[in-house]
Amino acid sequence: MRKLLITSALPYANGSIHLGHLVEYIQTDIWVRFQKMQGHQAYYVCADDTHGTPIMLRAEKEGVTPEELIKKVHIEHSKDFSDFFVNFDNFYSTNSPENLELSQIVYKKLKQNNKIYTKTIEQFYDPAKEMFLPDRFIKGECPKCHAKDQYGDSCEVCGATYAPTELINPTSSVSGAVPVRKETEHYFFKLSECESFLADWTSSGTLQQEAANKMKEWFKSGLADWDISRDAPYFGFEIPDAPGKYFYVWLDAPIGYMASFKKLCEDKKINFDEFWNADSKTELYHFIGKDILYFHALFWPATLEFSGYRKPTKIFAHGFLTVNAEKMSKSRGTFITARSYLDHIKNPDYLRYYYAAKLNSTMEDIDLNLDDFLSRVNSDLVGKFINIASRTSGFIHKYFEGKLFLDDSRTDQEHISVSQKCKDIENEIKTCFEAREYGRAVREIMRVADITNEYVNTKAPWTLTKDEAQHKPGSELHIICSRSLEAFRRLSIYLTPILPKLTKDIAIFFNEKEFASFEDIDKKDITVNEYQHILTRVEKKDIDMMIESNKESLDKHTEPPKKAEDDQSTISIDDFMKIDLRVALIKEASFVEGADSLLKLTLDLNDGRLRQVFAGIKSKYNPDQLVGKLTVMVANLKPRQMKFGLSEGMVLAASNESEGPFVLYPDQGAKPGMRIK
RNA sequence: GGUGAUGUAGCUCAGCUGGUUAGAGCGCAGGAUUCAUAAUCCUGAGGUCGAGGGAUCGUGACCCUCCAUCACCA
Repeated sequence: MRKLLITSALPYANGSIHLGHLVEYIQTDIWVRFQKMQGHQAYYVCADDTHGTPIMLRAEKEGVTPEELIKKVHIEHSKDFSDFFVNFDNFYSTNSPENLELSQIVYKKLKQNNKIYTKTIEQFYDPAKEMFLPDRFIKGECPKCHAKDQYGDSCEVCGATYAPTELINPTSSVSGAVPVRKETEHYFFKLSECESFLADWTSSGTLQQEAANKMKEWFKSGLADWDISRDAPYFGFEIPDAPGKYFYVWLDAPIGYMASFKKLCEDKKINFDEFWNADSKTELYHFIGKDILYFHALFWPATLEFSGYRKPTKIFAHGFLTVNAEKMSKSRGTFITARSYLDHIKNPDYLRYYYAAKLNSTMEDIDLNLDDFLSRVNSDLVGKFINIASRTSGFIHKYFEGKLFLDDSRTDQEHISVSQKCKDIENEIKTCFEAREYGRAVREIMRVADITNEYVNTKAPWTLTKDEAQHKPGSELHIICSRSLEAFRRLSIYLTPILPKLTKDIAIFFNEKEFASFEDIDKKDITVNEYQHILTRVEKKDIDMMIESNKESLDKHTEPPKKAEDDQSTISIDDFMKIDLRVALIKEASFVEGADSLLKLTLDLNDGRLRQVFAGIKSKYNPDQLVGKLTVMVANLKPRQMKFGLSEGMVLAASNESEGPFVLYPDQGAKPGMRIK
């Protein structure tokens, strides 16, 4: 039996959990559930990351103490996770006595090993607020491109990176005061001395290949020592024997993994040292986003090595989530919180399934395409998977008192082969889960679900029911339905790490409490209850409403103007002028064979050539009402290859959810080719 | 700007260390079927595998250049 300790990155206690976070928690949770089902001793711990300047300032703004703020957020986060069936053994907080103690122990060991020194540095200081300012809290004019209102570390307009001291006309975004430069003593960790250790460690199979490559890049530029202290006022842990100095949040955050586990050990009487001593034989895995690789693959193993603890067995980095192929955006309504998903879509297993179907072991980004989500969940899960139970269990219940007939000695090979195909993929499925190739596992499972549906179709059990002889146990009818339900049960067990809620309901349908392990997968004595729908389809309107309500929430509690770069509710005149709108004459219009909603239009802009455009207006217009009319088109839209041909632009039409489309016609006097501005 | 990735059918993605006519699911078209929440099954149409060079007997897969997209930059 393996002993594993598994973590997901600590969510910052400054905001809500959103669908991007959930990629990681769902990915990790699936892996942990899989390990537990295999009978290994696996613990999954996490915690809120509670320290740092942003938390301190936000608490102040809300008129509460930081402790009150993080307590409130902790309740919210805990609920979000448990509602998504992310099953932590302990979800703790970095602001805990265990973490304080461990942080101090780690720090003292590093000091004993001569890895800590102090140095006086110069930093920006807010004289009004009487605090040193992190780079993100200083704004000013970019020294390279002179864009206004840029952060202290980099320019979002030209992409330049620089020191905050290079900013022109810097101001503090905390108080608005002009920051002054001030000397202060800081504590540093000698990361530069850890280079050879880290070069070995990162290239010894602890990281994915892509991540190891990334590390080499950092080694090339040389490792700089790491500033681990911050000045008061700061919400965090005070450094021992250094009044007014606090641990930088990234020092105590990963130690929070240990602390959360320590608390679990106290509650469950687990041997903490067995997992954390330098010579530990247990396994330690961190699931993280690729953005925090630097902290987990460099700082963290180095701090562990030089404070006498074990290092991670492996670090699993994943990519980011995009929604409809774009970065999540509040203005587009795709910045979707966990809570908003639950309010509208309700069933978390849909998202778990979709993510699993797309996840692999690389650091590639994954895209939540909402149309794809809808069709994939509905056709895979409802159409083919659940359908197996829905179409055959009625017979079993009606004629055979719910009992399956699985006697191999009395059954033809032809029937047994369906069971066999399910069994054949078991090892591969397990290999895929272990290797975090969930997408491949899902494909295999669905392939066998297809085979099962084919089997039922070919055998057509419903044609047998008229024959009384078929109502006896062991009949052809009985065998067909039993074999397909056995397959269904087996596939359900494979899917359990991914779909805990759904498969629990399925277990109950099979008169079992849950599918807790792979051990009873070969069960022969199987009975079913009367089938009731255990899964409903995702509705397009629920997705639309989720998007819509996320847009609204932006309008309601308008964020401070510093979020302006996120907010695309206004555009400049230049942005508008990029769109070349023209009056166009509809020369020809025709139906498109095979298309439900499209009409093919030939448009004349009086520029010596004709353009072909496909417009989704068939529901409201006949070709002959359009020919000869003037309308408005986007003339510089990138041509798009559609199934029916090339579309070289777009015709404008108005619509809402229930009405439309209504094509736009210009007023009298407008001529083909005129620019609209 | 630097670095890392990605670019395969309308959409979402497989294609292992290069080897016969490039695959799946969804969608679409035609048919079958009615046990099942119109679900399922069969058949079919759809791709000069981002572009251009090169190495190879041979490449979607290797090398170079370019283009596009994305991410990261402590």
